[in-house]
Amino acid sequence: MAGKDTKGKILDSAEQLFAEMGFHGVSLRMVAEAAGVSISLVQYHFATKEQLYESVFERRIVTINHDRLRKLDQVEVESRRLKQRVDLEGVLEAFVSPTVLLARDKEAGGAVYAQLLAQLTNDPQPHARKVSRKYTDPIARQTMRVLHEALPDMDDSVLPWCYVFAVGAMIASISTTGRVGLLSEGKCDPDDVQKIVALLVPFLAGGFERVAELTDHAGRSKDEPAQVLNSRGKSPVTGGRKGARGQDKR
Amino acid sequence: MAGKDTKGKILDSAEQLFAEMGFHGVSLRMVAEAAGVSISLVQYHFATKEQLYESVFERRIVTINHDRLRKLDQVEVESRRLKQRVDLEGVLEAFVSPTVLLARDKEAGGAVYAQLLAQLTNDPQPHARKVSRKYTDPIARQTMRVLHEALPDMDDSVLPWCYVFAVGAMIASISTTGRVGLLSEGKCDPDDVQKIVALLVPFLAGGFERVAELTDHAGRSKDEPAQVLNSRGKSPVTGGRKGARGQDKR
DNA sequence: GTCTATATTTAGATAGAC
DNA sequence: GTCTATCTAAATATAGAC
Repeated sequence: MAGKDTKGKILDSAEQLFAEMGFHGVSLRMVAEAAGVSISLVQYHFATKEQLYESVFERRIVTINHDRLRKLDQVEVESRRLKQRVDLEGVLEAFVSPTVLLARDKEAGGAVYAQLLAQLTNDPQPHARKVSRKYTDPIARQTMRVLHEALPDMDDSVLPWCYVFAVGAMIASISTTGRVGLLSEGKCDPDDVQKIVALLVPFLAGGFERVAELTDHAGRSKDEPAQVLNSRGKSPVTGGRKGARGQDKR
Repeated sequence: MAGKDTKGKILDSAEQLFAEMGFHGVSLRMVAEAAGVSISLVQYHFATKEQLYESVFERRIVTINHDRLRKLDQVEVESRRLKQRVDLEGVLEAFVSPTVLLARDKEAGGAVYAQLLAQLTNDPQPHARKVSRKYTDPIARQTMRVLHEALPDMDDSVLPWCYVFAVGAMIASISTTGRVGLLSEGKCDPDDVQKIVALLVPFLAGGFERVAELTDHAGRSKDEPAQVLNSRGKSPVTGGRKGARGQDKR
């Protein structure tokens, strides 16, 4: 009967420790001690360290992925109802807000999960790539599909890059390094989720639209990508840029 | 005389291994074996694992930081010469291109360094925060200072957030997870640095400018931030948004 | 399900020879 | 500067008692 939520306690401890120190930084001993059980019990329930790591993700990700898919659906339904193109900020809000809001939900253990996710995103190791492919790639594909509906002229070779930029920005916004507080000398509160969402959504929208402006050309053949995107010896950005709006007084 | 570049060989091996497996994933034994020396020699030269980790960064970062500062200076000098506001895309290009270009410079070991940097960025552990504070914070402050010259009306509590978004996007663009290739089904080449820069710079510029449009209001008192940025119960983004350009045909 | 005990490997660090 | 040898602690994993 004590076995009721022993697995849950082990997962809690493991999640906390993996988030703080990464996969290799954590030993099963630490997990066992933090959970108040023996090492062998951890191995009894999860067999290996890798499987424990994966289980930690699985528990949280089902909820958050459900949230994200539901919000994405709403955006699509709304656009059909209004017979309008899918709203870019709507998609981006559906993309960022479930994760960002959870990331600072202390009760739900969100801060800890956020840090796990932050590690996962840029980690090339097999244990991390495996989890990423299994749990985050399906959402990524769905999100990109809806983004394509919001920006139908954006090229297939451009949208994935923008998506990657967006994921990177979102992850950075919820990472618990405390850097934004340090760099802003206290003027930015890393825990103000409403502000994060309120800045991140327009930031990303502005980014997507600017790139779309650069690469879409009404009537241009799909087979003839804009020259600015081809690799050349010289940086394609410094020469002949379009959006140098910062120069003139707005 | 054999001691000539033994330190260099050790650093090369350590860099490679730290990039692949992270700080805790690497043992001094692995480093020693990869470098073809004994463990004690590694400890003779670098004393502790943490110091070795720091030395790995130090070697690369002096060059790249010099590059970045020089480019930032150029942007400022150019703006004074033209008696114009600092160019936003110029700052962003100075911000991203040294890192992105190095990140795919195989001869200079850039790919490896890029992965190290990607880990560092979102890692809350002491060994990582220490390196970040020591080597990347000074550049961050300088970059933000010049960004402020490009966007003088952007609030002090907003610009650091946008900077963090930008760092996250850049790091994601050079991370060696291969995800962009996977998600684009081969349509995006993770090694096409020219394209990365050509997309990332306008993406970030569009983001900064969109946020600036939202938060700057000519003549508005600095003490009275725009309401959209205050925390409220409801998402401040979904209601009353400004930039829903995706809706109407452009 | 949960534990103790233990086997085996590997970790970071030091001492001292050359 | 570079090595071998060795120390002590800690890792994962297994066997078997309760």
